[in-house]
Amino acid sequence: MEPRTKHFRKRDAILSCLRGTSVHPGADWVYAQLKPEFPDLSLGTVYRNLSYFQQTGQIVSLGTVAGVERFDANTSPHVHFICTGCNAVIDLPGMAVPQELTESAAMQVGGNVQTCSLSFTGRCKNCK
Amino acid sequence: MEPRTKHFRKRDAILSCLRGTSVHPGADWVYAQLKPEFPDLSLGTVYRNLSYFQQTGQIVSLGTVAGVERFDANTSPHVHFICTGCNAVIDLPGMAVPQELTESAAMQVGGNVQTCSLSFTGRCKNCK
DNA sequence: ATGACTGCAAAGACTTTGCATCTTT
DNA sequence: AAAGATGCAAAGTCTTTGCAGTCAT
Repeated sequence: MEPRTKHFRKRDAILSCLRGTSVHPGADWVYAQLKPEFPDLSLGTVYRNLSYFQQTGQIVSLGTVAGVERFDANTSPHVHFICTGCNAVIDLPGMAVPQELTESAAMQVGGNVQTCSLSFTGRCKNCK
Repeated sequence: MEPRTKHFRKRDAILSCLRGTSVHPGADWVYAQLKPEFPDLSLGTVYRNLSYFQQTGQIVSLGTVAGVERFDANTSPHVHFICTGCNAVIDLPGMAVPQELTESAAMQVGGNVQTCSLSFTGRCKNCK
């Protein structure tokens, strides 16, 4: 018997769900995704665990798109494209914010720079 | 007599308020700022006008910080620093996203890239 | 027993919207 | 009269939270 597996089934499922998708979902998407497998899953649990994973650094918030907060299990810094038509959030691999910019920012601010985020918006191939 | 001045007094005040500050405020801040001068100002009017100015391209949304949407009357692309301590949004002048990155993004997406946003987060001088 | 996770529903925060009113043309 | 802007309050959306119940140690 594996107690941990049972006790954390939903928590684990939520993290797996995030890790297994590239849609950078919001809470409602995760909920809808897992509801069939866990009929008694509650939206509060999804929110609580998203918050938990964020605190433990296992996921990252990408900010809100069309009113809903979106998350990413890929915590390494990378660039996103956000479609204003369908609200899709798409990874742009191979792009990075130049190191000089980050250093320049730290210099100007005179504080601690922890993260940086670069995103483009526009209309994706389908919505164009 | 200048009818337009009177009729659009509040609208004009809201835009002036945004143009005259560097705090990149949210609706509530604008409301609090103008309430003394316009005691009958309504929060709905602030929201409606922010939305209006956004549609007409006179202001830009910077996304939400700590749950509230923040706006900027400076619509030219520039870089921001967001303090996770006091939620301040600070301009970082003299920094720009390299043109190559934007081109590269457009190429990868295969769609229209309209805007780009680069922001750093961390703790500002005071909150550090 | 104790600490941790969850469902459920209520509460909360921010934003939008409907309707009546007032202003300008 | 017609079009547009606003106050007010209700409604809406997304998120958080309190409480009781459950599970593992």
